[in-house]
Amino acid sequence: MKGKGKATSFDIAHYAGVSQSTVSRALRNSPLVNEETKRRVREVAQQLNYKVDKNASNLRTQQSSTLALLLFEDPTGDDSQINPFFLNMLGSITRACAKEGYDLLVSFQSTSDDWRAEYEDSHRADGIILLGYGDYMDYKSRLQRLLENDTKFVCWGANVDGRPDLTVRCDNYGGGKLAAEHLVKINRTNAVFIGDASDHCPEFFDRFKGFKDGLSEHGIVFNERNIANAISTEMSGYHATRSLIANNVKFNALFAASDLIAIGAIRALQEAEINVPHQVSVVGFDNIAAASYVSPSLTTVQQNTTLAGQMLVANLLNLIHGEAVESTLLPPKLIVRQSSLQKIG
Amino acid sequence: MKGKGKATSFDIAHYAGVSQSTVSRALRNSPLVNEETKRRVREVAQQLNYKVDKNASNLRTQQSSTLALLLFEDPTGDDSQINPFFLNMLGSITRACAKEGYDLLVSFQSTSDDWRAEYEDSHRADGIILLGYGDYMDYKSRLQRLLENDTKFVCWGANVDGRPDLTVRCDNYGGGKLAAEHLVKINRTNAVFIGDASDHCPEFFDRFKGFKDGLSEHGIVFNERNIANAISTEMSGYHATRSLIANNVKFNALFAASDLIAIGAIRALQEAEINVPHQVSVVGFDNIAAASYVSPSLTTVQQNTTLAGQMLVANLLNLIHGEAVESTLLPPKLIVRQSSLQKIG
DNA sequence: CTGAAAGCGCTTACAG
DNA sequence: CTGAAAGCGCTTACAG
Repeated sequence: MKGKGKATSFDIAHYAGVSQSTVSRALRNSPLVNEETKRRVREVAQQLNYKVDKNASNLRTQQSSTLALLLFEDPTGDDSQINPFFLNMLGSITRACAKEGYDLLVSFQSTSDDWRAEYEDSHRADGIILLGYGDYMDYKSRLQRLLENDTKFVCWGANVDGRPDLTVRCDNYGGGKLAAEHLVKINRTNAVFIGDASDHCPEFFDRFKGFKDGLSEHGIVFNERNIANAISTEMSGYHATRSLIANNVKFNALFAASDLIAIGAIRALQEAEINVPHQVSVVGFDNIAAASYVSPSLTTVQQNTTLAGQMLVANLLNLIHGEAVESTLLPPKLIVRQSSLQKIG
Repeated sequence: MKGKGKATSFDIAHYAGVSQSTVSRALRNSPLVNEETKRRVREVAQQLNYKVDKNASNLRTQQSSTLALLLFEDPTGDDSQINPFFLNMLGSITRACAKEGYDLLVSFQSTSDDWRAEYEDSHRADGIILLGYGDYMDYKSRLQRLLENDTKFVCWGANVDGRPDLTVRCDNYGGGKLAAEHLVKINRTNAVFIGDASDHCPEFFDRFKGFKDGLSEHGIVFNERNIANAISTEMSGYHATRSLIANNVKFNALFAASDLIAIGAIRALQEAEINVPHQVSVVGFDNIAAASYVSPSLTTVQQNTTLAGQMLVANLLNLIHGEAVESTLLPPKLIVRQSSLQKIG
């Protein structure tokens, strides 16, 4: 049935009694080929377990049918603990690629590395999807370089200067507002913010700005001193909250820039015997799986990772095919759970 | 500096004043090439931002420098909620591949699909890593088929009949024993098991058997009726535990086949106002990130995903290179947290 | 140490 | 509708 090496289109041609060119056409479903011929070719191909050699066809057509996913990690992160939010994104991107008939090459890169790998990937893939966390300032210059090299890419979250069409992101500002409005509604407005409210982390900054504006629309002024810096880990959220408590800051609401931070914050509050939600209402951001597991379960602003993955892939493919791509903003959604519950009134 | 299309080895040859063959040799660091010539070639290559075309070199050498990762998912699972344990594995496999200079192609596949995709992947990659959850019985025949096709692959967890060298797994039996010994030590031996104790899920079954034997070595007989079936989700663990409570089963210890199950179990217990750990000690399996976030934090048997990823990749590469591969069993490790605490005595 | 040439397995004008 | 032929960009015997 099958020789030592893999079957080639010449083998199929031989058994089907046609030329190799016809085999190639038949398998690509060219309208030029007679239906009956196609049928015969396909049958033989299946019997010989033949599959088109991707390297050969890619070389010939000068494309790869492959997208690359580059995950930038914060170098401080533990080796095996990747932010679950990005892992979810990875899942949905993988699915979206498969649906479009593209392979997905995955690589991780520390933000401190030189950016050689991106460039290499640009030769193996038709385009790149960038998922980054960590400091945006490090990140920014590399985006610029990718642009100069005319590489096709789309970014999650981060803005590419002058090219908003290359970004897919959640409406972080709007999400921050949702959080604020929720807290206003349950009458918890003496709030603190845990996260990074600076240019170094534009996503967190937008969440913060939306939050602040959301409060101010209801006449509540956010006290800028009520910010504690944190990166997106449980540990960091824990320590930031502890320091707030240690500094004797008083508050009845806590908005965390991410769920991981919020989960760490709840731990710090509970350790200090501050009851959540009775004394402090906590709202996170992302809606990772753990948000519903922790106790009290976490009220949070959901980012739709399934849709995000689809949009990232769709936009990148449009870009590759030279079609117009628009800036994509995904709507966030408030998920109310127990960490913010309070009887109204 | 750079023309429209990408630079080829002929361009480098032109600028470096050597033949294209020499460029190829120099870039592959062949000992045949003069050091000075190498230096010059490399310099030009870098200036032109040249990278070897993978499709061409793979086609020529008849290999791909690519491994494929196939994630089998239980079709019941929610679209975007992949078991975090496997996501961690994915992370470590990606890193291990990168370290060995291999690319990683990732694909997901529902266990209910026909297995066409595996086979296709076998044409694009030098080998396949299989990560599966869901029902092993569905899974088994496909492994057999891969074997028949002489595909190079390694499996996480699942046994390949007659080829133990193709499996990398955690010592699930030993892990179950660790759980039992811990509960014996804290004097909590009236235990229930939540998970699937059947051939359909050999990993869970091994955990169960180790657990049972661990108890019996201390003269404690596990009551076989104290098993509640569950698949590896929080929901399933929750429902299984609820039914146990509803059936009025009395117990002071609970061993869950996975952390997700354990987390669901804790929720069910807390809902029924059964205190963890004071009335029931809970032990999970995996040590996913959430295990340390939930409250009480979860005592669990850790699987070393970093090592697992490395071994999976290392074994697969050995297999591809025709070297001897041994069956690999990774040692589990007990992580004691608050869900099982009890004053001894 | 270096170069000229063959060939990996396809796709696609070109010619019928 | 079909076939013969060129060529994608490499790697590697072969010859010097």
